[in-house]
Amino acid sequence: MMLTAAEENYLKAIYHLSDEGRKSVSTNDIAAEMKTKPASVSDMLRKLAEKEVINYRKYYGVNITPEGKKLALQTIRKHRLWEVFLVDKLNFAWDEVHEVAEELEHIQSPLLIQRLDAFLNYPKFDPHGDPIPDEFGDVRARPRIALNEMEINQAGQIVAVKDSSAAFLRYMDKVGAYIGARVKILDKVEFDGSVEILVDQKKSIFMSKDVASNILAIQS
Amino acid sequence: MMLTAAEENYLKAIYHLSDEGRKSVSTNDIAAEMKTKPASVSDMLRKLAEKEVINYRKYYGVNITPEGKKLALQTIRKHRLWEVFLVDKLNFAWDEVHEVAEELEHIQSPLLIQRLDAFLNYPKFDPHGDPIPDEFGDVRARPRIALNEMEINQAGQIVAVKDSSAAFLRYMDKVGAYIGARVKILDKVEFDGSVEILVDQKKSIFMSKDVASNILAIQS
DNA sequence: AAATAAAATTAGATATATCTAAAAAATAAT
DNA sequence: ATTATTTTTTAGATATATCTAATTTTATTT
Ligand SMILES: [Mn+2]
Ligand SMILES: [Mn+2]
Ligand SMILES: [Mn+2]
Ligand SMILES: [Mn+2]
Repeated sequence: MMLTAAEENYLKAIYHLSDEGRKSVSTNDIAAEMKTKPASVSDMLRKLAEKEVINYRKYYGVNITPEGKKLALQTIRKHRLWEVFLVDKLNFAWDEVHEVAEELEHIQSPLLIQRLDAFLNYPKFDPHGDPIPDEFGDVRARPRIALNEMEINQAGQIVAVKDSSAAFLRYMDKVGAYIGARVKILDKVEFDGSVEILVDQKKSIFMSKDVASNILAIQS
Repeated sequence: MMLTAAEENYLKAIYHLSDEGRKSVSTNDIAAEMKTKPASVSDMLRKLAEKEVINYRKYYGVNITPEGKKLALQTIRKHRLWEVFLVDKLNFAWDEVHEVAEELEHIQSPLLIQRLDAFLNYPKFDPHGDPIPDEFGDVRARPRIALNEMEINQAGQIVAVKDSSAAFLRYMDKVGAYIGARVKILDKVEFDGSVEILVDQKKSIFMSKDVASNILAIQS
């Protein structure tokens, strides 16, 4: 099975939306995610259904097939490996890698990815803490909790961000929150859900519920 | 100026053909180089002329403009830097890099190329001995001579191959000829132009005129 | 159950990139 | 100088990917 770059992008979007627990994914959701128009999505869904990477019932949304999931995970694997390369080897900041990886993920060469993986020493997570699927599409998910859902006095370690937008990542940099940082919940404001966090046993930072919900940690 | 991947490929082909000394480049030559049909070339020439990267007089072939040359050299720079990356960092063989570099060269990110160049330690030549243009499109050419044009008993060092096809490169590997090898012309057969070469002061190899003409050396 | 609103699809355009077959122009041969 | 050959261009198709506007279908209100 051979997909075009556009098809890979759509399939990845459908995979990500499916992964959020929805039973089926709507045309409008895909259009929003892809920043295209619903009419374009309808056209693409017909093509993806023909290639049997999604199940598509007109007017009722789509589900990704096992074959489609495998292909989506292959693209995601490439995307995340390239992100690791850009950060670890080319000294990109973690808020500068997404757009470039969005292009690099479409390069067609199994050998390239196999060698890149080895060169990077088989990384398990990308710079945003997202897991890198193995070559068979297997992802080992860690149990993660958003900071706003942790209890007061509970400690943990930041392992990922839910929002990988440059704006959010730069905010993280600004307040000194980073993947790997040890955190402890100092206070939770009941009124608006904002939280106060102790980072690395020395720095205290306030953040809104919205921000806290986009920072994921493992509890310790 | 923003070119599509296809436009970049055509422009590169036109640059390479121009570089062989022709005053102007013909539609058929471009079609042969690009492995497309002359009809497709005509279409593309109109577009490239509109973008002012070539001068095009219908039925009389094309010349690349200074702006076009600059853009072609930028693509060539990217192609060759990626080839160095693949060989030096990912342990690709020199006959395995061309196809992948042909895709990678179209990734649009000035920062990526700047960082890649630094990461590779500002290489001046690609794995086939071809010079890597600097970011302004300047290429410093070395005087090179094909092995079949050297005199008997003359010594030199292989610095590049004219033919970078996988088949030719594998032949080079097979007979033990490589970029950097010290060579001396032992004999030249007048009848068919074939030559006998001493490699690294120990190994003698015979090669046809055709092969010898595709191996470039600097004389010492 | 009708009417209204929202969501999704289709119809018809535009843009890119390619092809085959036919026509036109330039070049070579008689 | 015609004629023949080669080269190049144009005309008309096909395929991908996107859009706007119109239509159809589903979902929500009254
Ligand atoms: Mn992409
Ligand atoms: Mn990421
Ligand atoms: Mn290319
Ligand atoms: Mn090369």
